Amino acid sequence: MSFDDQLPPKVRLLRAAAELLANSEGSAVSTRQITALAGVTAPTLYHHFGDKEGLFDAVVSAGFEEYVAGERDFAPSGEPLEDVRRMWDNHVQFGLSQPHLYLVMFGNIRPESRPAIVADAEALLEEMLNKAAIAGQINVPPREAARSILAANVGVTLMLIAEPVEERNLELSTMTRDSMIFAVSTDTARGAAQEDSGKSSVVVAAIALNAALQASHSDQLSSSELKLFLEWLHRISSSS
Amino acid sequence: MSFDDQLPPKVRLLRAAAELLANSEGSAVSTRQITALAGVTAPTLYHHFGDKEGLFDAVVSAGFEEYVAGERDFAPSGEPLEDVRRMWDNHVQFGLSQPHLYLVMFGNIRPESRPAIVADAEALLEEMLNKAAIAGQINVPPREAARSILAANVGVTLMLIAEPVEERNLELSTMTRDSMIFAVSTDTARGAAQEDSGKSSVVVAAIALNAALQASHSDQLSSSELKLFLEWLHRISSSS
DNA sequence: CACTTCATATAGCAACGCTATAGGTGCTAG
DNA sequence: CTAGCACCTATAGCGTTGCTATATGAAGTG
Repeated sequence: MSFDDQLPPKVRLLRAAAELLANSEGSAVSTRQITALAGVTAPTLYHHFGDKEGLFDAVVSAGFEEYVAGERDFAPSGEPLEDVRRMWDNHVQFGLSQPHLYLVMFGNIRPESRPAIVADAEALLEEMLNKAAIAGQINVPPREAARSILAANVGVTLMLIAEPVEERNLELSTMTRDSMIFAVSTDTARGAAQEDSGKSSVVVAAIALNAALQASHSDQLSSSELKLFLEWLHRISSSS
Repeated sequence: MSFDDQLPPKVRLLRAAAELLANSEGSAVSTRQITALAGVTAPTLYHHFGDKEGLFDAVVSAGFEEYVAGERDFAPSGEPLEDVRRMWDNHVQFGLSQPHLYLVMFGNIRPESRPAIVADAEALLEEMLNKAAIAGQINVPPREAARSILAANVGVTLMLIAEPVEERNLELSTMTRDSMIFAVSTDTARGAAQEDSGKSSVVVAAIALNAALQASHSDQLSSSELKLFLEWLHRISSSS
């Protein structure tokens, strides 16, 4: 079950750590597991990497290359904010596909000690947002926007990782993503501001919904469903 | 340096753990430190709390009371979204004032294991957003909005905790906060990125009606009718 | 009193991250 | 060729971690 003995121990350690981080489900990854899989003993690890975190940092560097490659590889679409959207999605995807590695990179939080990779990810985002800024598409300095978006991005990814796989709903990601991007963008084209928002009630809302439904012929319900729905709506809205 | 011997060991353990979590800088908190400070031995801890995490959960419950008290204590301003803003700030403040406790509550992330408190915090937020929905002030279902906002809130707080104290810039928080709230709210000239204005008003109205119905337990429909009605409403409001 | 139940202590296990020390290996200098 | 010198790795074990099998005490109940 050990690794190719041809390779130098340093490489074997890196690969073993990466594999264990990628595959271990739930429980933590110990140095003993790593050294056993790499076919070396403890001092070898500490000789090359100083300590456990040093090894993980090295693994992360490799993983980060992959991450960055993902972030950079798609050709710029000419629409910087669209690229930011894709960077967000790539970030989430990376976190969900390699949760343990992601947790080492972004989830290992202690007071006043910032994972090195955060700064890099921030820089990548900022770079892209800078293009958006040049194009006059954002209304916030790129650096602040990058920090803000990254914080939300990490928060969403961590929350998704913490959820049971079958419950993971990527809509949380897309919704938060679009909220953040929308908020920093200067694109003011937005329809349908609600005028009477002040004192809405069941009745007002029902009336509004009723009118809107009849106007737009929503296709979310079948015609018979819609008929019954509208009847109930009428009962509610005419009740008080 | 031990605790008041009058108190029952269970309480002494809780206080010791809370104190160590609050004061320990950087390093982790061990069961031996806790039991030593509480003046008991290991089995006592495991008898009362099952395991270390059980003890921490209990501490967190107490800390959560404090957190919730902070979240609830300010009188409703009549402006739900303003209250959401204050809940956000209170959340960040709590995290920065008790970083270790916060990290146990929100930062202890492992795949597929969600800290219990997240659901509670989500419910608190959702409750407030429900009021906003009734007032027709948001264009997203309250539950989804709550999850999204909470994810961003946690992400921001974690990022601030990870930063050196002197670099912590609360503007990251306020900016992200306002971005998120702005994006889900309807009351601005800019509003959400809905393409079709007609459909958008359907959505807003449906969300408002849905929230209002659940709040007021309308008796205009029988329970079975209401159930079906709400299901249809959900179908409409969750379609974008 | 006998008996059960709860709560705490003694002692120790297995696993953890890590290291002092020593031995082996391959290189270069004399 | 050999001596010396880095460099690398293994043996063995330290101190600490979370946790527990077992035993003992206290407190209530018949």
